Order: sequence, then C-alpha cells, then structure tokens
Amino acid sequence: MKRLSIKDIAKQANVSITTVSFILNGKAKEKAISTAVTDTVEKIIKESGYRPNEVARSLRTGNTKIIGLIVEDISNPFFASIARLIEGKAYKKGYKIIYASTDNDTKKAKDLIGMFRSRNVDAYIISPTPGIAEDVTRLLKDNKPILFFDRNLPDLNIPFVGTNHIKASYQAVESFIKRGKKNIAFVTIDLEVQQITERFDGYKKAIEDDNLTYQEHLVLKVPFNQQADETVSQIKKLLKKNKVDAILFSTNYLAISGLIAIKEINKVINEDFLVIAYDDRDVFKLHTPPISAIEQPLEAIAENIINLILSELTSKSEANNNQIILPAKLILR
Amino acid sequence: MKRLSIKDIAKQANVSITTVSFILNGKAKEKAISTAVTDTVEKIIKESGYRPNEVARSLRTGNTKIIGLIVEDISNPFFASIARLIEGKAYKKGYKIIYASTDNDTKKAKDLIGMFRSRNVDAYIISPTPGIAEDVTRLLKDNKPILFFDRNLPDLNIPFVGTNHIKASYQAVESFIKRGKKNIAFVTIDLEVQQITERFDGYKKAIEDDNLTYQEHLVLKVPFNQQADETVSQIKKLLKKNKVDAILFSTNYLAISGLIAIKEINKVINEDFLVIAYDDRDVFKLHTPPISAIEQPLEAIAENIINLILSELTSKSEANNNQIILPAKLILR
DNA sequence: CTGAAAGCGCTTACAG
DNA sequence: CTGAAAGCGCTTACAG
Repeated sequence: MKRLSIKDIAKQANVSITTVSFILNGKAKEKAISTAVTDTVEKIIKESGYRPNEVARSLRTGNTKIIGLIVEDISNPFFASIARLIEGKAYKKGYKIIYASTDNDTKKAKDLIGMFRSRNVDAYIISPTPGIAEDVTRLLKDNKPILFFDRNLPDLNIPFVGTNHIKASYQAVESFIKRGKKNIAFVTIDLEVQQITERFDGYKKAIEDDNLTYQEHLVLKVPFNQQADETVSQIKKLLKKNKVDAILFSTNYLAISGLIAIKEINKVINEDFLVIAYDDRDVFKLHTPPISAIEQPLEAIAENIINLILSELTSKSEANNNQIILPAKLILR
Repeated sequence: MKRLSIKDIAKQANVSITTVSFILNGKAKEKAISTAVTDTVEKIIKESGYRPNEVARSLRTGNTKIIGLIVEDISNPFFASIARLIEGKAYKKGYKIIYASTDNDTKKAKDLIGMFRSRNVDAYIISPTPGIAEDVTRLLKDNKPILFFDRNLPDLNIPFVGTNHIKASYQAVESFIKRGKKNIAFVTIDLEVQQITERFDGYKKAIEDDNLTYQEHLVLKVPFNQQADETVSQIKKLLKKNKVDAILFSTNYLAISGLIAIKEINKVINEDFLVIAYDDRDVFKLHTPPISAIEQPLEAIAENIINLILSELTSKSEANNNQIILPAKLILR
C-alpha cells in the first residue's frame, strides 16, 4: 500500500499542502491559520496515522536529525555503554544515532565517513583510526559538528572528549610500587592509537619517576586482531620466563586473557602478585580474588560528548576546539 | 562550503546530469555512453571527491539501504553481540544499521517504530515489547520486511528467529535433577515477554516431568528495572530462608547479582549447591569455581536474521512466515 | 550516443 | 487567513 503523503492530507481537508505543512510544523499560530482549519487537519492526521516523510524533509531542509557514531567495536562493553548513554541523551533531544564499527581498519573508517556524509548526518562522533586525517579535514568543509572521543588525532583541531590515560596508568603502576613491587609487567596491544600509547607512557613514566629500571622483556605487545587463545599463551610465556610481581593490562579483554593465563598456570593472585585491569567489568569484581581496575567515567564521557555536539548543533556556534580530558578512577580491591 | 552536486559535475564535464547519473550508477555500458565521456566524468568525480546525496537518491528511489534495528538495550552483551554480527553482515551487502534501545518500554518502542518508518528504513529487525502489535500491523501495510528476534508476539504472523528457551531451561533443570538436586530455585524477572516466560515454562516442565514438587517459594521474580543491589538482597533472602541446593538464573545480569549475593553470604558453590546462568559470559568462565551456563547461538541467530531480511529485500519474495528456533547449548563446568 | 523534463515529498518566501 | 510555485538532488522514461 502506498504511504500517505502531505498531498493526501491536504486533499482530504480541502486545504493546500502549505497549510498542512504549517500545522505539521507547529506554525499554525505564527502563520495565523484559523483554529477551525487547524483542528480538522490535526484530526485527519491523527486518524490516518500520517507521518511526514523525513527523507523528503531532510532533502529540503538539509538536516536529518541523525548523528553518526563511529566506534571501534560496538560489542566491546566500553563502546556499548557509551553508545547506550549517548543514544539515550540524543533521543531526548529528537536525534537518532546511526552507528558503525571500524575494527580499527582505516579503509573501513574512511568508507563509513563517506557513507555517513552521503546520508547527510547532522554531526559526527568518531573514535578515530589512524590514517583518516585527510578524510576528516575534507569533512570539516561541510561545516557540520565533528567530535572525537576515546582517542585523538592530535594534528587536527577537533573537539575531543577522553580520559587521562597517562595519569590513570601512572597511578596504577605507582600503586604497585608503593606496595613494594619492582618487576612490573605491562600487557598491551600493538596499535599506535593515542589511548593505548598513553597507557604505555604512564607505565614508563611511573617506572622512571620511581627509579626502577625499565625492563623491556616485561612489556608484551600483542597483535590487535589476534585470537584470544594465542594471547593467553603469550601471557603464560611471559609469566613463566620472567620474575613478575605485578601486572597491568591495558584493556579489559587483555585482562581477561591474562586471568585465564594466570589460572591455567596455577599462579596465585595475592600480595606477592598484583593485577590491575584497564576498564572495570563485572568479571573483575566477582573474580576470586577481586581484581583491581581502572574505571573510566563512562557517564561523564557520554554527557560531555552529547552536550558538546548538541550545543554546536543548536547554537550554530563556531566550531570550537574543546579538549575535555576526564580523570579515571583507580579501584583497588 | 556548499557540497558538490551532480549539477556541478555535469557542468565541469560539459555533459547533462543524466549522463553523470548513468555513469554514477554503473549504467554507462548499458546506456551506451562513450568511453571517452565516461572516463572524463569518472576522473572529475574522483578528483572532486563528489559523492551522491543519498537522501535525494532515497527520496527518488524509495529505498534507503538502511535497516532499522530495535533492541531492548544495546549495552546488554547479548544484544551488543547480535548487533555487531548483524552490522558486519549487512555492511557487506551495502546496508547500514540504525539502532535504538526500547528499555522494554512500549511507548518508546512505538515511538521508535514511527521514527524509523518516517525515515523510510528498508526493513525492520525488532526485539518486540508487549503492546506494539497494532503498530506492527500498520507497518505491514508498507510492504517492507519485518522480522522479530529473541522474543515473539505470537498473535502476529511475523518471521521470527529465536532460541528454544523452553528446552534450554528444561535441560538445565534436568541436569540439576540428575545430580540429585531436589530444591531447585529459579530467579527471573517479572516481564511477560516470551523469551522469559519460556524459560520459566522449561523450569516448571522439568520439575513436573521428574516428579518433583513445584515449590513456589523457590521462584523469585524481580522487577525489570530494579537496582542491582536490591536484587542482590532479595536473592540473599531467598537463599537464607529456604533450603536451596541448585539455582537457575534466567538472565546473565541476574546471575551476576546472584553470584554477588552468594559471595556475600559466604555460600559455597560446589557439588552440594549448583548454579547455572542463562547466556554465557566471561565472568562465568573465570569465576571460582567456574559457573555453568546456557549459551545461545549468537552467530547463528545473527546469520539467520540477516539472511532472512536480505532475501526478502533482494528477491522481493512474498512476506514469509519463517519461524526459526535454534537450539541453545548447555555448558556444564 | 546524449539531454530535457517530470517527479519523489517536503518547506518556505512571496503574493494576495 | 490561505495558496501557487520554486527548489532540495537525485533517477529514469522518453525523445531524438
């Protein structure tokens, strides 16, 4: 069945489509449409279940009320939680979210930006992959709000919301050192993206500031797309070949692989062997013993993202360059 | 800066927009455009970075290459995983996903269906809430593919992909009984949605078939939107007031609350007190001791969903009424 | 081999 | 108080 259009409503009500459009957009008063007409038209709209075609509206007005969200992987609890919070807040303001996952693949990220652009999204919220600077620069010319989160591409002047990873990582390592640990391992992934390299920087800085020696063999960088069981066996090797009395994992999924490895080699987590994971999860709270974790302020991140975007969207304010860096919380268990 | 339109390209190439459009849509050969013209136009397109406005294209062609996905809560790992898999598979076929979470709120679900409809999505993948039958019936008239997953609204004749929850739950309880358990508790939520009530049905059926007595005081139904700590204390009460030698949790988040409760009252999970959780998660594998779980076939669910939708979308096949019920896997640990 | 024109369903400046 | 008309950026039947 054909969907109703504004024409059908106009015909039924014996008015022009202009009148219907004004009523639809709440401009009945402003445009001095008589209440009689307004009432009949509204009645017909309600009874028929007519809803304006947003695609046509978008073509005409140039905006879509859709915000594009590009994340690394929506099934990562960190991104899923952020997406959920952003979605809820955007929804209240009449915006919808289209999202997509890049898998940290530059080609896919470029492609997604292109698709969002061709769909005329009103704004972009991006967790960028390396190599998309050029595409983003081109995007800037459209004059639509763009915001990076989680990680930054520092050469570009894009508003950013993220966590102070250096400090979080630093504090975690410092807490190890305070408890007398000297052989502190760091397990991370081999991505050159800001939020990961910063975690490494914090680790190195704490080691240095506290006059420990940096031991390269205690740093394990696993390939990003590696199967979890391969990661587990690499961590096992790390723990068997070296004296390690504390270990910091740079992501939640690495920590999970680590816990499996620790379990499989029957290593005991206690005062002699401490563990901290980046990004808190239920699994860490419930673990025996409970695992300490660095908790990013998800709610605050989402709040800042959506507020920045909405303020640019509504106030047509000049593109700003806010860099919002929020503190993480170290939860010792 | 104004975005390039097909007109700009046509002007630059000294041809009509018709010609550009044909080339854009790969119809150059079919429409017998000379290779010379095709080449210059393609060169200009590439150099200028022009991408057609999909909104205009959608208005003209009537389809958007967007599939609407409505879930209960995108931050629930079950939905996040499904969404991820669907997204990946849809992407390969040139479709994008718009998603939204209902929170199992009928009003929000109705609203979302309306918004997706007004945005002309090409198809709907819905995890339905109660009370939206009427809206879905209206939707059917648009002749766009609709598919339910996870839970069904049985009065409607909508294709469906889900898990055999009755059987999964039955097998879980049966495994308890085989190990000699007689006082088997069931913790669930108070939602009257199919996938939840079926889990309860499986529990009751197993109890009955094995000639145990159904003990109402061993069944705890917690409110859907209740805070986790309240749930924890209700579970504690259940365990303290009754003799319970096995417990089945109907969702993964209830199981997590349950594990916290068990820990807090220092109850030990062993051969004398067994636990099974619905939907497997890392936390269950890594728990000490490991927690048995019912694993839904996420990959198969996603695969079936997207295949059904795409086949309806491409073959313009008649609306079918496939009901695909996949088996879950009981993982005893 | 190529183009002029209609039309998708809206919004809005302009006219009366 | 209300309407006719232009135009958003495309696609496509039709004409030559």
